[in-house]
Amino acid sequence: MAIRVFNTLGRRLEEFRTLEPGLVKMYVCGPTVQDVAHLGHARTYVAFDAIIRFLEYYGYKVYYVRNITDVGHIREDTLEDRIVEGARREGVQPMELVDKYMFSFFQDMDALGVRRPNIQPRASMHILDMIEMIKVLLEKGHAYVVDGTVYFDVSTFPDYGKLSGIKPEELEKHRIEPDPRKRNPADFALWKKAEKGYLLKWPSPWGEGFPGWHIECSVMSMKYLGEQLDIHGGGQELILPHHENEIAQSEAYTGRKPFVRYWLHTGYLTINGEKMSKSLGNFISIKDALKKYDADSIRLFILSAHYRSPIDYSDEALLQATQNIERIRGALDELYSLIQESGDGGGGEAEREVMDARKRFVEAMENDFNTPEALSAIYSLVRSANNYMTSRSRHSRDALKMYYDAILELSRALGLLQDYAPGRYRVEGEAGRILDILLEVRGELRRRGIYEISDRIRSKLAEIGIIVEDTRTGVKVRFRRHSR
RNA sequence: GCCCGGGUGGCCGAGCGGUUAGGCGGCGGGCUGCAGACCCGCUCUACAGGGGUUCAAAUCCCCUCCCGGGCUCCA
Repeated sequence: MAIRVFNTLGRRLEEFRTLEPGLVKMYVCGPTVQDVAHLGHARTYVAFDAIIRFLEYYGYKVYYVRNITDVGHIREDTLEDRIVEGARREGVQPMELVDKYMFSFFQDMDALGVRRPNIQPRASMHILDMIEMIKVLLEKGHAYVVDGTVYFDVSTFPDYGKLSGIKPEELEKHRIEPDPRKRNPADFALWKKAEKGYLLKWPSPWGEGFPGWHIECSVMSMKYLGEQLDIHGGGQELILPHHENEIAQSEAYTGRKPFVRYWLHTGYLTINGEKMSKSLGNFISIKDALKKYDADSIRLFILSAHYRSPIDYSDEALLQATQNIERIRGALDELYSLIQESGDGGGGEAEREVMDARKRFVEAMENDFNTPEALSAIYSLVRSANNYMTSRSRHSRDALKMYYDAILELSRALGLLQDYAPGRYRVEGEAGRILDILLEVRGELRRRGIYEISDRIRSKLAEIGIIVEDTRTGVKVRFRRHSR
């Protein structure tokens, strides 16, 4: 079997084959660092993170580049760079704003357990490369200059529209009046002339200005990955115009097709059924979400839907994800403590169940990274393990270990439970020692049958988010992160 | 207006021509001092509506309705 991926280019499932055996060259469009990252970013980057982790689990080496857009992303309505706009909003220098939100983004990605890219190139550090590429496009007749601004000439690229399915003439419908000096309404800026006093600008053969938005991704992906890439990803909203334009300028520049073998796009995230936007007041940052739910809950929520499907963020959905991740953790905890006191014996049933689950997991992921299906393989393993533990009085260490290892292995192949460490509970410092004393006293009360007081301790602790459970292998403590 | 996606049982969410998805919830039972966790069983006559193709359709075709998105900044 092999991996099959849904390629936006052609809109069909294709067998995944890399340019170089064993190596995946991958580029995902990063954020424009103008503000704090939101759940939409989380959705896209976590989804791609699971894909990357699975590819690595599958045996590929993945060379991953994700850019930082810190210049050139212009609003078509106000014709203003979003970085400049944000800088004015906060009363700081543009590059001050960029630093602030770029590092904030890095923090968020780390907090979500997203594997760091091999390179995170910044647009502003590649201006010279962009100028070189634009020069070549002009030489080859694919671009023209109008008063200090350079446009890509779409009419010289017959393939224009192959990704999004749009025809250049369909782009004639505009809500915003295009520059009348453009030859074709679909033509897009490679370089833009800067007005006097503009903060983000660089010298160029066409005068002072700044790059268009799309050119950065062509330049940076080709610089670090070569003229052809295996995977290029991003959110669905980038298909047109961003990725369409990237294809046009890249293939016109190199003369090689395809620029990208597989285009992958993630679906949207809505909040309680509505599109997330600042104007609707339902904008949720990654930092805010992490205050309420832990990273594994958020990741499980995202992976519970296929990466191309739309997902809706709601407290109910996150609560369900939290329950599910706790179910997996609970089984691991239980397995771990039983392993310590179990005897010899073969794997038995466990061996076959683990093999089955692993097979189902891999097949699900091979099928366009079907994470919901892959998760169900993990759940069935959890159920089998729990069943094994509750249905008999003696356990084989081998069987327990097989379950334990497989559950953790498959979870981590999706990036789940990266920080998981078995153990009853861990509370740092004095609070932890006080909790120990409290639980010891409670245990003694229970032994003496003074349940009224032992139960009161339990319910009081529950009120502050410490869940105490009495299991066959001892007292178990869980913590409830989310506020109710 | 044009172009993409979608509409699956109480909820979330796979499946995309014939075999149980899975999870959550609910009900019953087991375990437990109780609770929780966990296990077992059950539950829900599922596939937006209407036509058609087929031996067979949630899955393919046509029409209609509804939702989201792109053509404008967005992951």
